Amino acid sequence: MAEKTKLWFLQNFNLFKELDESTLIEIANVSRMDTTRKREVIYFPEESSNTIYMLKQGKIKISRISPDGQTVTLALIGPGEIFGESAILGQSTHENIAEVVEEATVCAMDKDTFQGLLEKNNALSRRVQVHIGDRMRKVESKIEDLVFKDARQRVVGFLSQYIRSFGKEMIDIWEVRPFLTHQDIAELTATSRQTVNAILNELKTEEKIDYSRQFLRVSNLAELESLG
Amino acid sequence: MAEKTKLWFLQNFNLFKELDESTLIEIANVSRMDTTRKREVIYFPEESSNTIYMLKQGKIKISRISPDGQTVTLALIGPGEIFGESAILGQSTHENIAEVVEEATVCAMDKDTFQGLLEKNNALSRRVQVHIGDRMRKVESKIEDLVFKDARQRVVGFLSQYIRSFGKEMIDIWEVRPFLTHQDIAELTATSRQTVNAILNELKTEEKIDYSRQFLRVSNLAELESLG
DNA sequence: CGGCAACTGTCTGCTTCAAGACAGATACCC
DNA sequence: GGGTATCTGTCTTGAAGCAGACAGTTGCCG
Repeated sequence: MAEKTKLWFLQNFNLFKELDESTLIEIANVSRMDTTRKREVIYFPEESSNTIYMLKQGKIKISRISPDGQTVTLALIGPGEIFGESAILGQSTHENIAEVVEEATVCAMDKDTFQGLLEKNNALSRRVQVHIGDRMRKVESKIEDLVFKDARQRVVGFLSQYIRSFGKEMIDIWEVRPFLTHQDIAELTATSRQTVNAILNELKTEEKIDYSRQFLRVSNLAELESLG
Repeated sequence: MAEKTKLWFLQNFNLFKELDESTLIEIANVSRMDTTRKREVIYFPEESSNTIYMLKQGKIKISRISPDGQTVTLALIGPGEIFGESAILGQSTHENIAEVVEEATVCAMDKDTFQGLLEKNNALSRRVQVHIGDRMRKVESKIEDLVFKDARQRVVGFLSQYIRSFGKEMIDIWEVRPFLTHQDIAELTATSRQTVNAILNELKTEEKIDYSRQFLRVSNLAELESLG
């Protein structure tokens, strides 16, 4: 990939905003960019973790798999976010699996190099701290949801957040496309595929949402959010 | 508290090992020490978070409470650990409640001061990163446990970890004292008090554990761990 | 454009566990 | 040292939601 394009991308990357150009060029020089397709795995559990990834476009899910094959998804990563940060958090091997949900462009960078940047640049360091804080909060909320909410509330809550993070508002109607499979949603909300299906159809007949395989639409997002 | 004692404590604090003495003295000067008793609350949700705490002795639990009063405990903090780190992770108010479980001595320090130390001292900064990583891993495992394991496995898993972290091994028998209430364990394992009670007695009749209000003893910890 | 793989929809029984109720034990503290 | 608050033990009922089975649908790929 042309260095210029890479630099342009980095400039538009949340984490790197306000960094001076020389640093960005340095980053561009030591990182590589890659395009991946649906279902591709970026890293597996047990694999050694020495890379930080920056997601340019697409979606990645970070999950855990039980010995008998059950899966929970811990986080869904969208454009502009980093992942694989466990590498700079003192973890030598991954415990999670990172899998492409929607065709993605990813920029990868050695963790020691990144660590070096952090030490030289306090502004960047703080931004990374804040990012890690966000992730921590999300994971903690996930526990809260698992314990306090039932399956329906979790699904509704997830749909709201999902459409707000990844959807577009068009004249009072929110829409995301493409939509996820019921299985994906089940893994994200720690419930079963069948339950997700039932809830989704319930919500459809109640006219709270409209969906197909290609889209999810919500006309009254505030109302939906109040149910989660 | 005498500055000398404080300094001594800081030197024995995990996070600060290998820091040079002048830095330690600096830390001692800007921190204050406090003793708290059971049930005391160190911070509440919504309270603004501008302090980092270092726990010298005792135990603190970090929990969330639902609107209807149900509680989940996200973490149990022991001697030598820090808590309230959300302050340096870009969070202006607490979402969790920190409550004393066992009479505690706590050292508190302004977050900006701490932030300053981090920026001047890369070794310290890395140690904090690793600590945060540990917390993240624990929280993620908690989600995994909630989804993959049933109540019994969660309780067994918790007991094993608890006794390993806080107990002593004495001629092949592990013991912690005092023990927690069933309610505490229920909040830590996201189950109900009644269920904890049933499981604990089950384990006692199976001779996997022995306990009373004052102690928990396990003679074959490896066996217990294999059940969690 | 036809066939296969992945996904959706629906019904059923079964298991786990929460939650209420209440009696009994413990220990704290004035 | 007696009274009160907190903690433990046990039973019972009910609901949530998982998991299996299988038919129907969609859309992708050769």
